[in-house]
Amino acid sequence: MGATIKDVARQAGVSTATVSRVVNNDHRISPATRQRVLDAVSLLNYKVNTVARSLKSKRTLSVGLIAPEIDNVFFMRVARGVEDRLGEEGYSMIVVNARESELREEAALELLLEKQVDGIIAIPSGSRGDHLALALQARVPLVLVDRLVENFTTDAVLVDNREATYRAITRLATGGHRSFGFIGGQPHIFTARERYQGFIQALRDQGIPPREEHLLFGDFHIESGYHLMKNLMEQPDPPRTVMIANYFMHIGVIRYISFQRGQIPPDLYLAAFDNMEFSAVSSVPSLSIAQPIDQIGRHAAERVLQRIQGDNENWPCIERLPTKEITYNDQHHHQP
Amino acid sequence: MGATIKDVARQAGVSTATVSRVVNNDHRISPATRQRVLDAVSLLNYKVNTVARSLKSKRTLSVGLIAPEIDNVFFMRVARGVEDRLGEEGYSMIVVNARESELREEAALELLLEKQVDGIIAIPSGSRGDHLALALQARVPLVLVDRLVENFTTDAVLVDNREATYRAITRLATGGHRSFGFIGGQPHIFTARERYQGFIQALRDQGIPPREEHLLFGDFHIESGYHLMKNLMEQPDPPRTVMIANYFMHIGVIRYISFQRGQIPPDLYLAAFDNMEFSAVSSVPSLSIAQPIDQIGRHAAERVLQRIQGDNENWPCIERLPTKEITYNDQHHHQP
DNA sequence: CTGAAAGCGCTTACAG
DNA sequence: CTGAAAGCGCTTACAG
Repeated sequence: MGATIKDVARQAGVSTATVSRVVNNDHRISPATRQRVLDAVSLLNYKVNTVARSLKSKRTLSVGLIAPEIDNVFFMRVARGVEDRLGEEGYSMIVVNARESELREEAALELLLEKQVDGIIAIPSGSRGDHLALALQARVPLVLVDRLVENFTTDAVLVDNREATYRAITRLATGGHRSFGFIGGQPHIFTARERYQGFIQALRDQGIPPREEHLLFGDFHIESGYHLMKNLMEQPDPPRTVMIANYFMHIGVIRYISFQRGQIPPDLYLAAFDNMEFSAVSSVPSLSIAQPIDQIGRHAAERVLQRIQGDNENWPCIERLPTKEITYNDQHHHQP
Repeated sequence: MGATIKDVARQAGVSTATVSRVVNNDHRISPATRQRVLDAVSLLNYKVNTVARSLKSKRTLSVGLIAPEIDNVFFMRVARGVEDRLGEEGYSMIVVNARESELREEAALELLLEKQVDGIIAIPSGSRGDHLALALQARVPLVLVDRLVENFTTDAVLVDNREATYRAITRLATGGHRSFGFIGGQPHIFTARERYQGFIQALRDQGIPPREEHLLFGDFHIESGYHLMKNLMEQPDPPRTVMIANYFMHIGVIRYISFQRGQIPPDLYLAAFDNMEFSAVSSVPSLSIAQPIDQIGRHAAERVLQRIQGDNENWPCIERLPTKEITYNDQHHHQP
């Protein structure tokens, strides 16, 4: 079906080398020849076969993106930033879902390496990274996003979860908040751990003793947020300020509040990691720690492109992007 | 760096043909030879180069996915379904963001064709489809998702927006609802049009005259939902039942309600297209029309795989998947 | 400025 | 059961 470079060469009465040069914008080609080739190209509706090109050139202009979940706001914003930046340089993005499994993550890595991707960006599924070394062995640059892993180091782009949480809690404490609860994730998850550490440290430094029964840990999903909030609010002396360590648990909390309106302390205040569409919806005053998600994606792409270019300066580079605190205190402020 | 089939052949003392056969699980290979090859493979850590393989075999085992927006829950769920099903058959997915532009959509299509993808799945960005014919000309199967386009027909997987809306509104009307408002999208968008038609037709058939000032149209984004709901609710005689034509406008509506609680008619009822994480949050009783989004993605993948297999039976096949109505009336029911 | 030719790493019909 | 060889569609040093 598709015309090949040979067909174009025949049609234009030149060699395939010449056609290749025209297609690749080689300068030293006479205008006349160039035009004849171009005519043949459009006559035959020729499109370059990048598979053949890649075999020769050893570059596929494609980058793999591995994530623990792909139907997830955080992930898709990262993906968007990645695709944006890659697209600007003519690269495309192959997305693989590791479904929270290190095993599948490894399989994904192998698949991508067989596909000869020029680079890989991964949001790690687990806390270990031994298997990720595969990429580097194959000399394919690998950039981590959102989480760091044990036993393996490479470039990474993320935020300082600990510091961001620390700052937010400190700010609230100095602003008069004294009774804190925490709805967190499992400690084997990197971000869950960092956020908890920041929280606890802030309380310590502010001289506020954490109360055991106010520190609850779930699984970063909606239901978990709902139930832990229920647990907190049904205690005889519930915390007045609740820090929620991720967006999905935050949704669960908002859900709980929207149903229990009557039984909620009137001075309840929420602080939550991540700022998404729904962070503004809660009718309870709140503070969100916003990650620059698009930027995380773009920076990761930038980094992988740099390494693909062969620039290995200051590898491994762990880049921590700044977060922002967004407050929803006055209802008239967050009308769109 | 990477060992090639030649290296393996040399190491094992066989021809490259034999190595290829072992790697591809050709049956007629003696166990002894097979073992020697396998040993060489693992010794050299050999991985097949699929670029070379594809050049020979004319198949890349990859499918392109083009969408008007990739940081969007609906899209990502489709993508998830697609990736799931493709993965089962050893195919991978290249994602391209058309950013709501037909021009970029066409560029994306060309890019994917140059990459020699075996098939393409697209959520169209615009209402016209002339440029999509490119794929079919190149004999690459193309499956549409969510929307149909003008001037171009091919396989598609979507829901019956008109019918689903019609049924929901009819059900509410026969249940006693009499005062309907509508928050819709622009009529040039396929889904916006179908949903509006279903709504109007249902009112007609129920003998409820639609009131002009209760029919508002926005742009399918959050802010738009907020403002149109504000407009409706500030009218002297606001509608008691509001149908919202997409999820993002629904979020805007929920936001408005959560801030204006006092000024909302106590008998307000919402009906909305799509059922997502937040559909359950509203404290107003509501009905969601749920699309089987994962299934849409899986079916689209299934269809494109079928066409890749060369099975062209009953092309073009427009598959309309069933929707479900989900009601959130009793607060105790939607506790997770 | 242009072409002949080698070669990228595989697969596969053909022959034995 | 195994190998020699052609060829997939390009690019690119080399020569002119």
